[in-house]
Amino acid sequence: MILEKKLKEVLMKAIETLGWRLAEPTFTLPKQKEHGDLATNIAFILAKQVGKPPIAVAQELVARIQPSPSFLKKIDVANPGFINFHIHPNAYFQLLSTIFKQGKKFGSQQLGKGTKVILEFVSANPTGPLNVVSARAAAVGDTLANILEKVGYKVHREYYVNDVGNQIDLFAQSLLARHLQIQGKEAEIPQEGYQGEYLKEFAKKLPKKKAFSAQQIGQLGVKAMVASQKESLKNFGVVFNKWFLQSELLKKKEIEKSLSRLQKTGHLYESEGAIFFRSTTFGDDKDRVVRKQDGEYSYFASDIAYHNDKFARKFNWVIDILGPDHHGYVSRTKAALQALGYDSNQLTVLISQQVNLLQNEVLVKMSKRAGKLITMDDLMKEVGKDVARYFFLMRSTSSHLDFDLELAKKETPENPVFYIQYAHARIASIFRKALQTKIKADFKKVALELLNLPEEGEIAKHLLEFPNVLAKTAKELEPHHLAFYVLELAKQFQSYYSQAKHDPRYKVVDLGNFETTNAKLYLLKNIQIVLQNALGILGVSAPQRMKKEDAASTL
RNA sequence: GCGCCCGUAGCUCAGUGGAUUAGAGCUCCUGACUACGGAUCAGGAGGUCGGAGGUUCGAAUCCUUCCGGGCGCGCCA
Repeated sequence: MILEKKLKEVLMKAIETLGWRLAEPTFTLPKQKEHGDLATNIAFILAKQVGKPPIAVAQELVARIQPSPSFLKKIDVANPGFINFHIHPNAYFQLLSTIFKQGKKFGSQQLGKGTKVILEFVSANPTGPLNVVSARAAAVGDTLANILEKVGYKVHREYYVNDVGNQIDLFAQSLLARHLQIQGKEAEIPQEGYQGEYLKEFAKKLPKKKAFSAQQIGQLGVKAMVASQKESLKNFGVVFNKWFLQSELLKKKEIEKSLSRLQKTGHLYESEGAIFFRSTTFGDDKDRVVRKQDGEYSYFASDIAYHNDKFARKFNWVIDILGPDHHGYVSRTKAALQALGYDSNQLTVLISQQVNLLQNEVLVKMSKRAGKLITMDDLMKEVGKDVARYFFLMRSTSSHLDFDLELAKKETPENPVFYIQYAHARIASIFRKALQTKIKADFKKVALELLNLPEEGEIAKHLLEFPNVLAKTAKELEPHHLAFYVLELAKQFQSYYSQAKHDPRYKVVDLGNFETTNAKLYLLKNIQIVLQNALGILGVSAPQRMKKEDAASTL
């Protein structure tokens, strides 16, 4: 925030005046009100250098802060050495104009400086519908992409389609078996094949008489699965820039090219009829096969080629979001990149952890083999896009997630999505009310001094934190910070608003007092802007009114 | 056995660039509101931050080790 920046300058100047070695102060938002609005631990950092206890350092520093910036109400030094700054609420209210003026753009930053990022996520096999783990990865990946774009990166969203290999062969054979069965012929799904109902459904749609080869029918199947995954993701608000086919790498001989580069630099060797990549050179547990005994390339070989391709496309930063079962690939992929001469630090791998669906506090068991699995489409039908996305985003990505289906369906404040959306709808409702009462808000001139309730200052302060939250979320690649932030904002508003019931000063629309009404509406407008921006990034809608069954009939 | 994730209130989880009295929601208890600007708000109870060592003036946060839970360890993808 801008106030932090100014405080930092003031402090650095004070440090300089005292002849101390420069250190950059950082600020925290104190939990306790008595500790002011911003606090710094700079005195602790300087203590060693100066050779005095932190409390003394703090006192000396504070004495040198002059002239004290006008937005400061008070500076305290607290044991054992904190400097607590109390900021004049009016400073916050004045800064609201940045939110109002920037509108949808509020929160945008240039941290990324236009760096090209490729974000690969979901990348599930095209052998069936997407499950809830993919859904989580989709929510996380898409939101991270939104955030990175917001803070100044140029983001490319990509889905890698494993459309060749063993699994695809099994898939093809399974589909062919279903096709034959439908025509009353003897056919069995292979041992490790795909048993799911969806293959039956798809097989029914195929021309009956036709005699397909496994390869032909497999291609049709893959095409259909990709199309259906694309559709599911679109309904979830996720659209990719590119669906990258593994088969393309084969066609273009990309695997051969990558491997021959590794060959030339001596990173490959042959053993027992297979070709290995010596990944242990770069810290992997064991060397990995790139060409199998049967002469086929391993999955890993194409993954090397794929990552090589990403770097060749001049992305400065490559982010992969993998499922929990793929974490073993991190070290070998990084090893391969190093062997190819790239900086493996330009690859960031995030693991999107598993999802436990809970129904009545009982884990919903899923078994792929028995064909009993809950798909992403099922989940969306059950709880809706908004709730699903938010629930996936409210936990840190690396943590296992308990998804409470009961809670997800509730339309009560216990459900955070409902609560947040209701805050937004409530503000919209207040504006409708204001219009009805013929109050015409004028935000060109707002009497900020009429915003004088403590909660109003707190809200303004929190609104102005939004860019910081985005920056933190982008830096840590952890969307849950944003999910928590927006929930907190909704809480603040709901609490503030409710006080009107027993305290008339909290009433927003007051016919007898246009100036106050106008100022409060202005604050509300800014809350609404931030709610919309935050929800937009999360991929959750910000409704103008909450729909309820009995209200629907009036339309 | 090795690797990754996790262990914070009864439950689900924030907080882990060390720092002022460890936070929130749910549950439980108490109290306000009788409202279409609706489908709430306020307060209270509740924690040896898995255990033990260590670094530090100061550790939920960093290091070591142990315990517990989940997942993964194919020439499948």
